Amino acid sequence: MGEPAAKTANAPAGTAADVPADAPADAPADAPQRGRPRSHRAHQAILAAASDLLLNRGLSAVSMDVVAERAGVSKATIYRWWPTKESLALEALFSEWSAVQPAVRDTGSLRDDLVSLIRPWARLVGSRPYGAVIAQLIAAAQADPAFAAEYRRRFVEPRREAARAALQRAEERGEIPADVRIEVALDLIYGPIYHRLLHGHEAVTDRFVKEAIDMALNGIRGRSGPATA
Amino acid sequence: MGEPAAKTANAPAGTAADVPADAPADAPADAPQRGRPRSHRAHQAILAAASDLLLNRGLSAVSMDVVAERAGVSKATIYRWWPTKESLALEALFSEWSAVQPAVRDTGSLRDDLVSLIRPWARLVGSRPYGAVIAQLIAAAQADPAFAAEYRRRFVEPRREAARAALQRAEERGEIPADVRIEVALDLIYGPIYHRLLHGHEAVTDRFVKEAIDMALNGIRGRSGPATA
DNA sequence: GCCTAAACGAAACTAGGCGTATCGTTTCCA
DNA sequence: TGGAAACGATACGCCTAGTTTCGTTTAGGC
Repeated sequence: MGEPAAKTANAPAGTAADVPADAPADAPADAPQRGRPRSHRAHQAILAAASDLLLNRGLSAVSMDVVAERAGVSKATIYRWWPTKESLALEALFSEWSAVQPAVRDTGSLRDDLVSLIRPWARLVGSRPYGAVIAQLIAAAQADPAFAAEYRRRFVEPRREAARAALQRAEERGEIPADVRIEVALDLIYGPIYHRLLHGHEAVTDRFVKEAIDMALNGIRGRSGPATA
Repeated sequence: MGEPAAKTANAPAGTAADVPADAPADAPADAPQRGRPRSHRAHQAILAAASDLLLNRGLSAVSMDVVAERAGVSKATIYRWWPTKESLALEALFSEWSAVQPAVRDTGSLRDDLVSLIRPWARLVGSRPYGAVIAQLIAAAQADPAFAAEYRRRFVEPRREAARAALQRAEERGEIPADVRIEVALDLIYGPIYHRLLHGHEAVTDRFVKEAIDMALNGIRGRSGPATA
């Protein structure tokens, strides 16, 4: 059990897609199954238990002992699928967020693109203590660069990518200047929301989201921007 | 020892100013000292050890056992001054940041006010792994509302207060509209920097800080803003 | 000098939790 | 049936935050 990913033919879900891998990772696709098959039931039960604990009580409540007990599995089973507690938590959070993927809508207006992209997400993260969860995952990321990269790959970059595309479309439409620093603009759009989410000095309300987006858009457009729709 | 703050006449430094309290907290100012006096040497040694560990290796390296050993004190002594490991770390970080307090300068120009306020701070937080430290403290704050409030009181609110004052001066000068949502503007100014600091997707460079401030200012001014100085 | 009080360092202790190891059982294929 | 891989149950090792105990130290008052 010393090195699950190296010893087992089936890679843990954390390194594969959301669906547990059935076929041996390094074997031909038609190779016969060797040994007992992995249990999807166990996999789902573990994720469900972890999600419940994570979102209702925070990362510190996601104790591997407690998850194992609630899921009706052994700890060794958990470690066959996920290398660390944090990667399990990351997967659990991601499965919750999958329901609200970045909506890629081309409304013809940058403001509407961004509002339709960001408001559902802001509502989601404001609906439960996601701020706390994210803070705890970000903290865990500080000690593990690979985990940090995975966190960004799953949670940060997809949202930036969608907003980046919206900004590029707006640039092509002449709605924003051609020399806008896109990456800075993305920070201006997402930064305020994350700031409130993580520091908790004020609430992330619908009103705040709209105001922050409008203010950020004013800044992105500069003085050569078109009139507000 | 069960409840240091309640049992000892001298309040721990965490609840007082930076200077250790010598006089009994609840006794008249001229009441005679009872018992052995607290050791300033121990207090400083603890803070120094904690700071060193925190800033060079992160919060997880601030083990109370290790701090005690390095400071040449017992763990019980640490707990006489600070109720938890996190509060010690918070104090350690604050003592580091004391060197760069928000510079309240009235330059007559909002942009210059903000740049002079934010650039030294951004340089400081970018100079060492403060992002990691902050992330870890924010995570700790999720489980302890009192700690979260203290964190905000010491690290977030003073900087916002200084920028708030600059914005209000600018409003009086007619440099920004009178109806600007100041708290949203503050999020627009600080949010992007914190975003990069905590998520690490991009670096917090001098150039970034200036561009982010300029872009935020454009947004704050809206279309009725005056020309850039 | 003695008494009382409070703080000290040294050391032991408790409890929780991450991650590992072991073993008998189960589920597959050849 | 044999071999392989996964399973659950259980025990284990280690680490660390926080607590407790005890003899010693440092003060003021009498």
